[in-house]
Amino acid sequence: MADKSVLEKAKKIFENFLARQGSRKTPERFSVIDELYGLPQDEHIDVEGLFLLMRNKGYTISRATIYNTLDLLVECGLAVKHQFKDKVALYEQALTYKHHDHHVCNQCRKIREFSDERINLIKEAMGEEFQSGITSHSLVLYGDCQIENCENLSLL
Amino acid sequence: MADKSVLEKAKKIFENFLARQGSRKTPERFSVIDELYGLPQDEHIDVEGLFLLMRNKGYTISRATIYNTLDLLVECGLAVKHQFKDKVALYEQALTYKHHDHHVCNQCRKIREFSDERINLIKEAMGEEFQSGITSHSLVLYGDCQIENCENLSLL
DNA sequence: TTACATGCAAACCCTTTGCAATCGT
DNA sequence: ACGATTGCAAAGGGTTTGCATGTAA
Repeated sequence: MADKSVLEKAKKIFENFLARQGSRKTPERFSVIDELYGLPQDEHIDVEGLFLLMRNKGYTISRATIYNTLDLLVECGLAVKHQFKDKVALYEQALTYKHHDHHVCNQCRKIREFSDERINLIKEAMGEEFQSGITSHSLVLYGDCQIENCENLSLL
Repeated sequence: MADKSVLEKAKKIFENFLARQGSRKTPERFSVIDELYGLPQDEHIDVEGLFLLMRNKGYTISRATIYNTLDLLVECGLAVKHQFKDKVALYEQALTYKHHDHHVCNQCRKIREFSDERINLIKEAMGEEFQSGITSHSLVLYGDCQIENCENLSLL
């Protein structure tokens, strides 16, 4: 879970972002940021998960609003959206985000993060080769992890 | 478009694969391989595209059969399935496939292929770190390409 | 006050599934 | 002939959209 100052900082950024484009500061929008940043820093959650989590906590919020808000958070850099091989999109907080990539277990779907500088060398080289301003990338390694009972778990 | 011997080889592999698991050699299955391998070697096509292409050529084939057959082709290594940021899955022939990764333009969605050995170093390092047998990976670079009128094209 | 945001449910889109008809073997 | 495969259309599942209601400014 992100410490308090991170959450506060995120809210500030969000406020500025909303103000800049003349969007409203609704309680729903801030509740989403509260809950996303209330998760462990490296947790990946999908819309349905966030919806259930929030409903269970007593919020009255709709899926549609969560979708909308997450889009906004991605837009202003406060959330990152991932699409692994599964059909649901997963989100994670992005404020204290150091770019990292992911390893996903073929069986249990457990997600682990890593960071390897060499990806940047590839991006530089290809940006040049393709005369393209590379804006982002997605790197996912799939493998069979060694976790006990891996094949019987479904951690996603 | 793959040269004739490649197509023949692919069909042989497919025949053996089907025989090995006691599946039938239906004309539909072979028509899918014909058409997939009739495309330029690096072309990415989705199910709907293949369906329309084949219908226009006079085949009577259903989407369901195309989905089924592509699954089989992926299973026996004759096709590769890609899921970029878009929601449709794209397929390409895989017989003459040297593993490569992709650059996708943020605007025009044009796909270009590249190969950079450094990805293997990353896979080795992470396989060790995570005690995981890495079986595959997906690397996609997103950028703004310099193609004339890029923003007005929709090449996907 | 008034336009934007919300909640709900219906619509969407790609993919999967169920089933009767067909066709390899 | 038998059972796998096909085509079709309906169902599924995640996401998006339309619209009446609510609400920030």
